[in-house]
Amino acid sequence: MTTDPARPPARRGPYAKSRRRRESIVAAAHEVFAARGYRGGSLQDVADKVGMSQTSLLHYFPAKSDLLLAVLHLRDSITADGSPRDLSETLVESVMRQASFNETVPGVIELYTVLCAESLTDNHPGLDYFTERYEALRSSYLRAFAALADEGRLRPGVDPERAAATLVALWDGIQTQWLMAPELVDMAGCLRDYLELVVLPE
Amino acid sequence: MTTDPARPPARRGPYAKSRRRRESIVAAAHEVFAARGYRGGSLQDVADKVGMSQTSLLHYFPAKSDLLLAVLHLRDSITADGSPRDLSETLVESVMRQASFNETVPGVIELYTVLCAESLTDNHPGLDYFTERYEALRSSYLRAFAALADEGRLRPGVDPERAAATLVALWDGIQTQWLMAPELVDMAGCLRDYLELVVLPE
DNA sequence: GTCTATAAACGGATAGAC
DNA sequence: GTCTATCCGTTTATAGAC
Repeated sequence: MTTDPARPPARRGPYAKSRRRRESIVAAAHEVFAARGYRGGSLQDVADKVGMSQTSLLHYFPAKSDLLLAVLHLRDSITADGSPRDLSETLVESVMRQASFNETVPGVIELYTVLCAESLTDNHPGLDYFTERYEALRSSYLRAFAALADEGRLRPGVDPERAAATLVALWDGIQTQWLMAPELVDMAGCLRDYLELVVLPE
Repeated sequence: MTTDPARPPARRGPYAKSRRRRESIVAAAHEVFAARGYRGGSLQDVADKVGMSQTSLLHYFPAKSDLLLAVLHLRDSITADGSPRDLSETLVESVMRQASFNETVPGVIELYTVLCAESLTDNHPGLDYFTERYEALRSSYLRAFAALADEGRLRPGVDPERAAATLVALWDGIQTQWLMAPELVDMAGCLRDYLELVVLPE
């Protein structure tokens, strides 16, 4: 493969090495923000972990808030939000699979729990992300519960909208308790119990 | 009432004025920590709000962490934790009353949600408080559900221990959603729905 | 792209005058 | 009890050499 000598080289995207560098920075920031939060974690902490200077880090992410957003969007691609793997997977199966998976990935639950609440504080760069995420989650589960209701498989009296908010709330809340006392709290069990209470067997 | 002139005046406790000063500091810190978190809120913020210098503030609370603990324990005395007002009040009534009350007190829900998650980060002075609080809440609701089970008023198949953790989790989680979108989330409705699903009518 | 140097601001906490 | 002055560490971010 040769380069046309008559014109200057076409603008190239970032080199592979640079992309890997960015990824390692985001991974380090994921660890730091999960352990100390956004305000409590410093760029120096991230730089130390990835083995570069704090100023070099700012070459990749011009501001600390850019790094936060990169971490949050990386999290999305890791967890894929519990959306059904295929059309045959039921709501219960998909929730249980996602919950069990998250438990195995170090730091994801910490990151989510810590940053979500922190985003409620003044001028936090993560607020929009979490607000939109909640709306998306609620509407996704609303659709799932509404579909079950159509099949007559939602327990009578259960409101699909409130059930969606409840499922999301329960999931978040049980993660917090699990982080404080992993041996005392059965995350998957609580989620399954609730879903089996609300969704009637086929 | 006279003072014995033969001995020096007995050591007196803090003056009433000093006690009120402490209370106003704690109230200001409550606002600051609710709005910015513990790490994000500074002693200067609190001092400004109460109208004194940052160093004078440290005369009352030798360290920032002491101020945090004072705020957390003040919160307990405000909310009284949803424990039954009297023996005739049912679990459902007590939860609903507490949830509705919290909604009316500015900042309590913010404070709790923000500090609870933040306490999961490294070396946070609030972790013990929240860990103990969760254990107390779970065991309190466990007793309530167990008592209902004895009366045959717990839905068959419901495990009292998991139901206790679930109630606490749901409550926390729905507060987070409510803080992000108060008009979209019905806190009291979700709590009532869950309890009516689990507790059979008398 | 990576670094050193440094700016510019802010943090909690201490010493000591009044 | 309240203050000013100050210590000393840390923060994000910029400038510019290499």
